Amino acid sequence: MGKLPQIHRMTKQRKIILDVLRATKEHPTADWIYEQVRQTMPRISLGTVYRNLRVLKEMQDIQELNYGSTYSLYDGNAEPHYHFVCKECGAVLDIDLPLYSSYDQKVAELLGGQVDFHRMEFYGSCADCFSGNSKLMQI
Amino acid sequence: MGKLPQIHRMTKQRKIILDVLRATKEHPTADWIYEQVRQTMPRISLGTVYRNLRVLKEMQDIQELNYGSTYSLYDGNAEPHYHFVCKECGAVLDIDLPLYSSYDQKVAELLGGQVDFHRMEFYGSCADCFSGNSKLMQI
DNA sequence: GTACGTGCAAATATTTTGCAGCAGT
DNA sequence: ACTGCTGCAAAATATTTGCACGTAC
Repeated sequence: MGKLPQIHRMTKQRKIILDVLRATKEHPTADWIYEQVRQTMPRISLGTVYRNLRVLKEMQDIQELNYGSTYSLYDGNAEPHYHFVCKECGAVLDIDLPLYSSYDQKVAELLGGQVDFHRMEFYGSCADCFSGNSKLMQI
Repeated sequence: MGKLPQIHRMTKQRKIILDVLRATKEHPTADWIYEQVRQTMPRISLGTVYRNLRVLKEMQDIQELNYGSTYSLYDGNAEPHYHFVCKECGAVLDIDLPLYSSYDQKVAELLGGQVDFHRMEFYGSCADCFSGNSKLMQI
């Protein structure tokens, strides 16, 4: 007998976590999400947040961004898109430019394997930091 | 008075760590490097390995790859190049294809900031795993 | 000689997990 | 009712750091 595919239940916790993540354009940490969810569900645990973020990622409802810092950031937009990381203030911004999809096929041929998708991150200084307008400098 | 730029000493430890990393085409973890260095310098500490990897990265002698897993991998090749991550066996492979450098300028214009460099990672199945030749399946 | 670097060990930071009871389907 | 899911707390994982001594320059 083949193993049945895992059935995911839409629990209250899972729904609120997804709603919180969908409601922001930022790319928050697990802990920030935890604090947000706690405002409507004070007894939720951080472990539950992490477990749900993993499930939501597996279901391809969200993305996990694990570069640019020592911890993961989460992105409520599951559609493939690029990101920019500011080396000065650490902000992670969405880049709304067309994907460079033709590279996937080239890489697959080069390797003799299969390419499912790719990610691209740009590093530099965001507009505020570049112009000396950063929040830190206004203190 | 302006602060003098930090002077980095080339200690025995730093040199061996760099040599170990330069000698492999793999992308090892800090712990793997630690074990390698211990073979010639048994009393080195893991903290020293981490400190030196950070300095070498700042000096742009090596790269830190902090995506695709919960820990960092280190790359002795400091030249910009793309990587492929196998979702099945976890291997990280270099991709020898030209960089898509023209995007940096586009992103800078879009943001009104400055772009220093970008990274690109492809995800999929490597040749061995794709053809069912993976080491795991041979057990 | 100076101050950066090291070994050691403890601390930190982030994420995962065992378990007993709860709840979605 | 059947399993997946939760809260809690402890554990696991990866990396950083304080300190006294060592060493490259």
